[in-house]
Amino acid sequence: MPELPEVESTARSLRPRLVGRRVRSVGGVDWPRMLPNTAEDELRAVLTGLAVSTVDRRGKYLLIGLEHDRWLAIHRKMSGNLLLRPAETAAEPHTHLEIGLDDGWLLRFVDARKFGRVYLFGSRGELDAFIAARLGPEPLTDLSAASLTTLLRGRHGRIKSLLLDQAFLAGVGNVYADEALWEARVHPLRAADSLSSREIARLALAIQHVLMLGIERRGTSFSTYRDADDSRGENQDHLSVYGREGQPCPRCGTRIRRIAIGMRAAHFCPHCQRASVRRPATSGTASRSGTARPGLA
DNA sequence: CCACGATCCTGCTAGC
DNA sequence: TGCTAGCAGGATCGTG
Repeated sequence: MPELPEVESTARSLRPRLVGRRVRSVGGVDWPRMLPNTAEDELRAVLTGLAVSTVDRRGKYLLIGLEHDRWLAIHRKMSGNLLLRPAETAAEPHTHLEIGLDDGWLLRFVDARKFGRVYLFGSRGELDAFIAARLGPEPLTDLSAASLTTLLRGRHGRIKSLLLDQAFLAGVGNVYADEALWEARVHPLRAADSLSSREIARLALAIQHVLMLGIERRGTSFSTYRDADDSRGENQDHLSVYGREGQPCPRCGTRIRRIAIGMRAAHFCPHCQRASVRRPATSGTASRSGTARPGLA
């Protein structure tokens, strides 16, 4: 999916186009499960006639605030896109929601894989409770070596898996986790609480750095990700390890390796990112440390 | 509380 | 060329 930089880019491009616009119509819902806490009828009844007051982001959620303290929280998950289109434009395949605006444009939610979700909240308080229940701190504003040290304390799991846990830290996904670990020279299988203070400091900075670069480049676009105006980002042309298995590490030239961690792929440089310590073996025998499993493909 | 595997969906592609 | 197994940027839930 879109990770923090992609959602931030979308929020920035939508903000000037949405704020001040009034909702004229709501429709096109063909997949009820995408509205976990509401339904098309309620969405229409609540939103129609309201003007958009804010467009923001928290973690990977896009937040749209409207008059009367109504809020939409949109998560695109793996394949969702938010597109702004003239109302007369034919709906693209996999359109699951259309919000018509008073300037003749439509905000469309298009999502081939149907993992994306749209939530409706009746107050900022409800939204905040929802967010608080599932998201950790914002990496760009609330992360430092000190706070990361505290967060990692007592966490025995793999650092890569922890970075993907949104309750631990909001907004980092598979691409930026791999990129940050590479920049910080930390092996993805390292036990989170085994990092030295020096490594923690590097990692905190690296997370912020790769996310900021991602935003500057308006996101990483692979096959499906598009911005609201259908444009692609350019960060995919600047990745150091993600998706670069077998290609040289930009820092030392060693071939990038790809392994499986849980059900996700992890890319790293075996020279720059040393495995060293691994977690204490779980009960069984199964996985050994260092020499990781064969990898996915 | 914590760590981890299974699961939800469809499209694309590598490999046979 | 045609089929299909496997993989995709996410997060939740159940289990141990």
